[in-house]
Amino acid sequence: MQVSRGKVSAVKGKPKSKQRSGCPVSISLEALGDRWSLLIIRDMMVRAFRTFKQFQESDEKIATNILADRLQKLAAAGIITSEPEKSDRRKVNYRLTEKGIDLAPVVLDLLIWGTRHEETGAPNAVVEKMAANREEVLAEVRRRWKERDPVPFLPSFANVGGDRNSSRSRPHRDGGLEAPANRRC
Amino acid sequence: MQVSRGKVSAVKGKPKSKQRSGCPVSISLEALGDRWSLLIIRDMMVRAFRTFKQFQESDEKIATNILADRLQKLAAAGIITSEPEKSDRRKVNYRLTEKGIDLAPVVLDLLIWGTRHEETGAPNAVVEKMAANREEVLAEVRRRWKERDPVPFLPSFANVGGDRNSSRSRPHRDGGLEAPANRRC
DNA sequence: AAATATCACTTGCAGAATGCAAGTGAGCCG
DNA sequence: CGGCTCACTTGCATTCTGCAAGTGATATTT
Repeated sequence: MQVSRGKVSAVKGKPKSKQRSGCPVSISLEALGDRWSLLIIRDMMVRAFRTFKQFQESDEKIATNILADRLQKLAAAGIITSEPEKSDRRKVNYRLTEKGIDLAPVVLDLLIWGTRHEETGAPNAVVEKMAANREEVLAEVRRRWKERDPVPFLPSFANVGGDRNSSRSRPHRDGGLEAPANRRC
Repeated sequence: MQVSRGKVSAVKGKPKSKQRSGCPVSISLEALGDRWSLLIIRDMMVRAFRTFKQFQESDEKIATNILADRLQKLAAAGIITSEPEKSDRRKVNYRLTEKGIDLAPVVLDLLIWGTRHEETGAPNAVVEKMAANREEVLAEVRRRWKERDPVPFLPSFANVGGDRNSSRSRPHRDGGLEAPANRRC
């Protein structure tokens, strides 16, 4: 599971915590209930990130030791896999498993909730269209995962300085792909 | 927001962390990304818990200082409210706000994901029916919230010792209410 | 080939968060 | 009044987090 690259992390992170209860919500949160795991999954899911460096340079600036720890935990939980890139053996490719891509509804609902109830960098109109076309959006995310589409599904929304929740979207590529909920598929 | 009951908690918990990014998923996780917040919300949402003592005795056995801290943070985030019970002024009633009940899809997604991909105490058949009738389930949860229905929507599923994911459900009350997805409403 | 750069991590350390057990004080109850 | 319940708070040890600075293997450049 872990590419032999010497050394062993000192970060203990989440220990093999003996389940606190059998409740599925609780068990899910044992794997995902922290500040970073779902953000990594978001990056893999909608931004098509694959490598350590990409996650590291993501908008939230996760510390590298925590990132290494979370990637290992997610792999141990069967949510992602890691394998060395053939063309450049310094690189490691991380990919969501089926179990991992099944978290798409969770990420989407957090996206919708955050946009509706907080000041964010995401345009309301775009997100509301996604909410209205939930099933199509989820199908499209899954299709891209299955086909290993390297093109991001959504732009960054980091947008810390600019207008919040503005209704005009800023397409990050001229392909109309950032508002997939528009399309009839 | 906080009932004047003297003293101030020593737990620092999550500080007013300057937003790491404008991404709605990230902002949502700033409020919810920990081991306990969503469990408290689950208890309020599907188990109709109202008081500190109920949360404290919940299956996962949260420490009381952490519980007090999370309740205060959730109130500060506008996800719950707290007000003293009129009939017994020792008690405090916690309730989800509209913003809080809007987290129902997230909790439901975690319930479904956990049940599908982990060994849990929840019966697959019941959860799959809920997944198939998502909108009805969400509507029912919201209706109960609006009407302040004090009857739990689902039983505990803690079930640490027993069979995991068994398909026979154990109704926790003889009302057929634990599988609302069956009903045509 | 040697020097330099890139990539995926580790390490060390300070400060923050967590968990546990033991209070504390206001409010009800007999 | 005395004892009890409820919603917390306190102290302390342990664990986790974040930052800055490595490290070692593999490209890439000169």
